[in-house]
Amino acid sequence: MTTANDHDANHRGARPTRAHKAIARVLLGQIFRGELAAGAKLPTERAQARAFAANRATVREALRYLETLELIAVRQGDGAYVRDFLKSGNLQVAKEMIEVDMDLRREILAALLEVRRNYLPAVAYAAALRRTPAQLRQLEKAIRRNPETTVMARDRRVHRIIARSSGNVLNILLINFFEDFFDAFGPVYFDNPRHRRRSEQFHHDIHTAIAQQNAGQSRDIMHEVLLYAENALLEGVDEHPRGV
Amino acid sequence: MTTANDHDANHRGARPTRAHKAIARVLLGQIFRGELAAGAKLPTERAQARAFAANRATVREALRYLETLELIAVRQGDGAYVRDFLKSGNLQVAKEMIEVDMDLRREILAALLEVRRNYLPAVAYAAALRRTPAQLRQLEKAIRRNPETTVMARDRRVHRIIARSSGNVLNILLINFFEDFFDAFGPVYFDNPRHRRRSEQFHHDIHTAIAQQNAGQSRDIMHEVLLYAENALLEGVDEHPRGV
DNA sequence: TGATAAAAATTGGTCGAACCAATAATGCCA
DNA sequence: TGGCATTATTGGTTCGACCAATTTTTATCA
Repeated sequence: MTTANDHDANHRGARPTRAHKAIARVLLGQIFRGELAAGAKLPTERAQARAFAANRATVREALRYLETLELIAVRQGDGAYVRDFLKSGNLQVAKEMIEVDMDLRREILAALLEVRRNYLPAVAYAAALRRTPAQLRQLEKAIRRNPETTVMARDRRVHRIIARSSGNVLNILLINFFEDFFDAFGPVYFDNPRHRRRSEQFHHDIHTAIAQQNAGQSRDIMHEVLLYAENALLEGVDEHPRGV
Repeated sequence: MTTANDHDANHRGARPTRAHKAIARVLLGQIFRGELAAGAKLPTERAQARAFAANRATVREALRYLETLELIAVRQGDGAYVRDFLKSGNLQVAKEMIEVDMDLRREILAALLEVRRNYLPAVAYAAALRRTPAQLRQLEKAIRRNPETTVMARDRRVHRIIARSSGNVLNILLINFFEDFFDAFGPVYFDNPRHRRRSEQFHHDIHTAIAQQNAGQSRDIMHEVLLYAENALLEGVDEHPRGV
């Protein structure tokens, strides 16, 4: 795809994304910025192929993606319509929002951290009650100081094991979602030795609580560390408004 | 697409889905059942096109979908590999699990209800603190008894307004996710007049608490009704194990 | 005139074959 | 044996055509 819309792909390293991905990005931007309002009808696939100087099959792959995000509704013989993404979009769109519009970066990060703080304590609570002996051993192993692994890697693993221990599949899928952001924002946080120490403290404490199956304490420990990280990260992002 | 794999599309009304959707469904089933284990390499697109008696472009649209769910990783020049969906899958896969394997229906419903119960109270808490006067008026209007609307429709709207009032975009997107299940399981619940009354009670109570900006009470009211609905629904599903 | 049905135009869905681009496998040479 | 150019494999994209559902237009008749 070589088109006049290339300037829309102004994101990060901006490796020459696959064409269908690039097209999707342009459409996402138009939707998020309201240029394509809810209810609006997209141009025909043929017209879009012309506009993007791409093949119809390529355009279709992009549309398929928007459809998966539940941002558009496609009807054979009719056309594709923009949906109200605040009424139908799925979680994945939050990720796209950040990629497409860096200005939303801080807002979404703040929203994400709040969700984490509100939710993960309940997961820790359930994990303390339901964890199996095997899962406890996994946790022990995961928090062990080890020159081979970084604190960040261990932290990631701890959260995952806790989610698994909660015995709820959705918790695991939710963690997957969080981890995508973790990759982007984690390094900022774990660069600071003070935060690394705080994490190791957390690992120790939550392990103890889960070992004793002390659900209330697990919940509180989780809540505390998330609150700490939330404050730290929001300050950190303000200092580096454009990230790494 | 006319293929020997048609029997894999043994779900619900089984309307002759679009071909790429049907292919995706087959692959999803193989992944969920472990026939395609994590790390396994999918056949080449050309081979799959042959196997499904479909065109390669059609297969590609299916693969694009699995890629969006983060269930496979595709590399040009190499191939497509199955990822561990418990480590990478996004929330959307929960929906697919239900569609593909009805046996998971109850398990996922239970997981979903637990997430709701653990999470929405915090949303109600934030909503009570942050709601604007306009949002309060919307809530008032939404809970008004009205022969034109069903209790279920009103309930849906109440939850959405609360999520919006919380001032967190992710809460809204999370509600979108819940609502997809709402369509499937809501009718079972709201068929019961007792449950309908319970909902109207909830609407009244939560409105009062949010009007007074009593966050703690909002949280508790929300928690109570979710607990009630959770028990009711899990019983209801056991009675109608295959749904409507 | 107006409702209704048939026909045409529009648009997404699928197909086939070809070529480009990135990766992996092969084999040659130093 | 190790490194590197060559070849084969595989996903990415393109072109052009036809199928299928929907909408719009036209024709028809009561």
